[in-house]
Amino acid sequence: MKNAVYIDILKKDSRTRARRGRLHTPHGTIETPVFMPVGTQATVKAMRPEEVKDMGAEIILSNTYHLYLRPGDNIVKEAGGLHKFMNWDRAILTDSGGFQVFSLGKLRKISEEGVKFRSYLDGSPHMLTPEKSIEIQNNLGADIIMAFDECAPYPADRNYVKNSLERTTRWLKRCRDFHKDVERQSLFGIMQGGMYIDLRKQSAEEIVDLDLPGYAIGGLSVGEPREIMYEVLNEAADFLPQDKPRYVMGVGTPDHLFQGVEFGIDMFDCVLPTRLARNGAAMISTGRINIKNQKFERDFTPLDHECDCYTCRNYSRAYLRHLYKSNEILSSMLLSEHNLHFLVNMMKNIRQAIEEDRFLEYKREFYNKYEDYSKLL
RNA sequence: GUGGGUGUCGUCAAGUGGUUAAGACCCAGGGUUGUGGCUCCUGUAUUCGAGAGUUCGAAUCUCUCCAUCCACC
Repeated sequence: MKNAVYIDILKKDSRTRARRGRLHTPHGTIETPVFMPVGTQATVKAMRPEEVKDMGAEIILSNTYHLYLRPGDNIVKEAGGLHKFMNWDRAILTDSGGFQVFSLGKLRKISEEGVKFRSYLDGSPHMLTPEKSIEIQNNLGADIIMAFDECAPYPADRNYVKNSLERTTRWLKRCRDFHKDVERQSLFGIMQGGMYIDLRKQSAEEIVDLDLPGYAIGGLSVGEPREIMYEVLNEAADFLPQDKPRYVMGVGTPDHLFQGVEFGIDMFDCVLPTRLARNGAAMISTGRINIKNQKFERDFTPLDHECDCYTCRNYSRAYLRHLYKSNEILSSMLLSEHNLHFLVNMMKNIRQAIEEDRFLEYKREFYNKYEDYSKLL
């Protein structure tokens, strides 16, 4: 029996744990390390699939929780699966709904069985269990499906985190037992353990034991200081197997991506680039800028001089500011395209740097230009 | 020219004698990390068309002027 998804490691950096690989899925090969754009509701907001494809994205993320509530996973299945429904023929990863359990806070109740919650759409009561999450994800048909986990908040006391992680392991076993067609979709396990290194180790040992096709590190970037996140990520990455893809969930600032790659992470996803775009912020090679600022009123130069994306090739900062201030839809489209391109391209450069064994040089080069992070060196 | 109305932040406006003049929009700045986000937070009138007066105290009352709107000549 062959797993739907597996990774080939092509090259390892000689001075760090950074690795360059190739992730094989039923919907194509993905060059790693990779940044995955997020398309929660079966669409990368403000983007047409062709545009996402053209900028070089090979895999996107979508969401169990949202698609279950609307339009309903049965409808997606009837449409012929998520790929066909949304006109995206490359790889897809679906999140399990575990994170929504965490982020929807007040509307939920967690038990051993699963999570009771109320729909954010109409208040109707629902129950998400490991089995239900997998059933939904089977209907959606993504290449990679995620375990139904519990993401502990920050800060959280040790006892809570330990109980939570152990329950996540028990839930993972139920996910694995329920998921049958492993040649069509691969189930990834998720490590928890909060900011406690020994609990991270415990969680890793428990889930690695199940020999799944891939593993994620969850529960990071939930409000903890940057240094703590780095420290936990640094240690946690080493607890995962070398020959399986490693995925850090929900991380998306350039420094986090560099740091993750350096620690041996292969996959990342984040809403940040598209959300920032819709709110008028752009990620560019010199740092982050707010296109709504008055100083761009008469700035007729492109967003980023070093960028060759569609937006930067054709439009000025002044025009983008005008679109944002005028509340025009094109503002979200153009800025989303740029921000996504920025991260996807950055990962492409990282991959090339690893191949040429100059990852650290590229990192330094990038940080030196990026004003927010250059001071970290 | 006559009669009447109106003049409070860039705009639309609350407020009709009592301490530091609502709110909305606009504007300015900031936030955003497995998306409940075309969103959220913060800031911006020592001043109420101008001047004088009444009063312990006025955006609120009186007078003059100015501006503007509506009727009628």
